[in-house]
Amino acid sequence: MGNNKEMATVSKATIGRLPAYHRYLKEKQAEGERTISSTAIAEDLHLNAVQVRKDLALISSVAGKPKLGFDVEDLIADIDRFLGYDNVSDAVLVGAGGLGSALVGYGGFKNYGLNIVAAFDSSPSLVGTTLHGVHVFDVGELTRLVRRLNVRIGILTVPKEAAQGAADALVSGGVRAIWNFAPVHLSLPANIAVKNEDMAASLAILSKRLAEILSNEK
Amino acid sequence: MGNNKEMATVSKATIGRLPAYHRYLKEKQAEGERTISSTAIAEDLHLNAVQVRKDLALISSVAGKPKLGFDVEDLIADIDRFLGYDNVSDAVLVGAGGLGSALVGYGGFKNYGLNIVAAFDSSPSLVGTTLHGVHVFDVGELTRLVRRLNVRIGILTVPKEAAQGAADALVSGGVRAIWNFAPVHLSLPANIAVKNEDMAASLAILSKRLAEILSNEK
DNA sequence: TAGATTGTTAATCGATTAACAATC
DNA sequence: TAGATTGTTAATCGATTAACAATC
Repeated sequence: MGNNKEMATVSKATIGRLPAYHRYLKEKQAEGERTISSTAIAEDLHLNAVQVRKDLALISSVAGKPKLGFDVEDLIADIDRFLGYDNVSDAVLVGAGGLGSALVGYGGFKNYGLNIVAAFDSSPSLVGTTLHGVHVFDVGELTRLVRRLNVRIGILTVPKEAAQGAADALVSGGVRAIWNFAPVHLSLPANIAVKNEDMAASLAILSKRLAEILSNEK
Repeated sequence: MGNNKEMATVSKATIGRLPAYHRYLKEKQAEGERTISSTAIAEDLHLNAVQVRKDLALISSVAGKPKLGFDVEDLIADIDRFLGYDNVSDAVLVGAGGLGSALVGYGGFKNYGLNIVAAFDSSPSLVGTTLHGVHVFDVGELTRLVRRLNVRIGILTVPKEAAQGAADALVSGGVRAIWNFAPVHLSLPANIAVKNEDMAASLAILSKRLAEILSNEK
């Protein structure tokens, strides 16, 4: 039902920029701005103004006005709707160690449409405890509980040796999207969405850029 | 001195894939494999074989052999050298909260050429403590200590309100690369390398892909 | 009105993939 | 030798940027 063509037509690159626009617009709104130009957004976010206009046109229902720019409130509402920020989904987290605990503790994910309803771990010292209000279950119960809770999103923060097994357990329980923080390539069915948070890749890009900058100075 | 043309010519996309090749090759090496074909790598990592060959050609000193493939050990050494994994750099971390503590605790960064030598926080309850062997200093000492330690890389895991100030303090101390986990756009001089770890962007991409998959099933 | 800003078409840029001869 | 695999050139694909008429 309705407009789901948008999902196919909006590129990953554009989707990735939308949260930054959203944060920026919220900030401007808090400062009392009612309208904003693509030129201003582009300048502040170090983007190209045409790119900003194209991105916004893809997800927005209202057009910008020459000379005035875009209505801040409308844009925020459009991004909220497009990214599902107004429609929170449940998720479970597997691996209640340092990173997992930090993600649960962050809490801000609710603003991004994600609600962590349960955590899992294999360590007896963690099972049964509560992490920032989220109960930690034994990983043996993962598949069963995920199925019962009807959860579609799993966050993987386990050591790499445990990642594939945990991913399989999530999928068995009916999870269809996995946010993977473990440094491993997961083998999963094609109809499962996977997003790898590859810290090593980020670090590699950063350190090569640093090396380039330093070498240009000599 | 030497071959620094490589830095400019290897694309960010390629650099981002290198850590995955590295992990994969280490795994194969542990399994006793001496050689590997681009076809095999591509299949296992869900990439295109030509892309794999092009990536490897950019950073490798030794050619692959028709019928045999590439020498695993040589490739690992080449990636080690190219990404600086054999040449650890010091870094400081600002923000010793949940995420910061998790990153320090991970410890695995040393394998990726990064050594966290000090942490900073503004909370009196954290200052003076030790985080997985790393001392937590008062953020007021940040600039001075960074300068004294001659550190070039800073990791930002502070709340977003504190991010710009902390980034400025890092730069004042001589830091030239910032790995930013705070959900804000930092305004910094052009000759500072910044890598934003935008969790909201990743989550947006994942959840749109999930929505797409689910809508295709109906 | 004049000019800042929009939306769109065309040009450019960069990265991925296909095709294929060379070769171990 | 035959065939799997390489390295490279050409084609394609997708995303970014430039140019510019429309308009508030």
